[in-house]
Amino acid sequence: MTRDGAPRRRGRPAGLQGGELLAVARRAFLDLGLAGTTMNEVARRAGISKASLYREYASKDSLFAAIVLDWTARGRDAMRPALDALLTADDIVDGLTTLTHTIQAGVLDEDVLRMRRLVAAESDRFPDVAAEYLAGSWDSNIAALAETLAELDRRETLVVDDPQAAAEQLTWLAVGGPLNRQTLGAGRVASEHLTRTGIDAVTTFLHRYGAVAA
Amino acid sequence: MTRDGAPRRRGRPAGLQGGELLAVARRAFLDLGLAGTTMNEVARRAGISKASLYREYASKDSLFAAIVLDWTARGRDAMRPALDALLTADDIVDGLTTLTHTIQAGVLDEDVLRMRRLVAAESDRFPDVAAEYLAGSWDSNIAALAETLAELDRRETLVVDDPQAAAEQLTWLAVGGPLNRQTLGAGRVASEHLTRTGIDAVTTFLHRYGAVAA
DNA sequence: CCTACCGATCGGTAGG
DNA sequence: CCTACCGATCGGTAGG
Repeated sequence: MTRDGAPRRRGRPAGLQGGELLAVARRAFLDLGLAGTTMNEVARRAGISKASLYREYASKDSLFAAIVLDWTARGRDAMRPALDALLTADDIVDGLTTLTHTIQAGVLDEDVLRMRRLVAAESDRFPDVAAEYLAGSWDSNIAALAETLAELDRRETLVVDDPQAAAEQLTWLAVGGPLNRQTLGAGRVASEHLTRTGIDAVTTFLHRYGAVAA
Repeated sequence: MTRDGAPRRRGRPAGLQGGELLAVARRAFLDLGLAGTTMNEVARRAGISKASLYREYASKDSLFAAIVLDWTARGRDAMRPALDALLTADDIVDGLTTLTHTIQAGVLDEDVLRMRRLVAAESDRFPDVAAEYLAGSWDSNIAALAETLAELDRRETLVVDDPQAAAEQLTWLAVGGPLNRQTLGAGRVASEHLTRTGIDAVTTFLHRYGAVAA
């Protein structure tokens, strides 16, 4: 072992590779933005040379694309446990309220918002990346919610004629306002207001789709 | 007159100033983004020298801030005519449906979306500009809608216990999904789907806030 | 008011 | 000899 915990000089290089390199680069992009992140900085954080970084990713653009696509793949089925919980909830009001809080937490997470802003800002230059992000982060999760609402319709817990539309309505009732505020740089919405927004979303949702009066 | 319609060489400079300069610069930022817009390009489009441009705006950042604040001021009372129309509408369903379409058109306009993306992407570096944008473009318009809903409650056309919450709900039911898609670079949402979303928004809204069954 | 130019910094690549 | 890696520096361009 060299001094100061510096890497050994034998065998495999001590710098980060593969998934670890991607994680470090993601952190840099989230912290510093696309323009603010230099390949030098990514290489520095990963403990490798710029030449090594360029051997893994041919350009800064391809690194950015890889980061977003990796992120999207990880978040694709994020709502699944919460949807299973909704199907086994004793009370539909409680179940939906818990679900809205889960959706809020997922959408309004600080890193989720930063990644979303990056993708949106660069959607002109990276249309395919943005499309994949939209499909993986939003479309697939809302479709899964729609399927769950359809099942609750079959059980006659809810009356949902158009599950896709209902899923979008619940989603936007729960997160539209807070997402807009945080997207535009306002600080985190107070958790009491978030809770209140979630309850209000469920109330309105059940006025339309509830099998019994809410 | 010089050849090719080039500016005269006498009297006031032929280049743009003040509001016209701001409009030209705004167009550049909307077309090319913040990083993509150079001060050389702005000067070129305005027909002035870079030195003249820097005499009006001390930095690229201050030019950006001026553009966003000017834009925000122009859009502050954008919804007023539509809200007045709602108050004089014969039928509340028709009135609200028309309003949702107006909100959609205002929010989903291509330039509005580009400006929004610029502000969101730069909200870390320009927190005050982003806050002013949020206040002028969203808060003031939603507050005006809330006031209108409160008036409709007094008339017993609607039953609105919390006008602010109701205004947010109607807004996000109408534009949440389409705004999300377009923000993330998907093409314009089909107008039939937009219409359908607006009608669906009003239906859900009236299930909760309608004085009579919708 | 403009041309010319600067100090700084970037993404990307060379030699060893 | 090869693979993996690094110090140094390139061409080109940004704001000012």
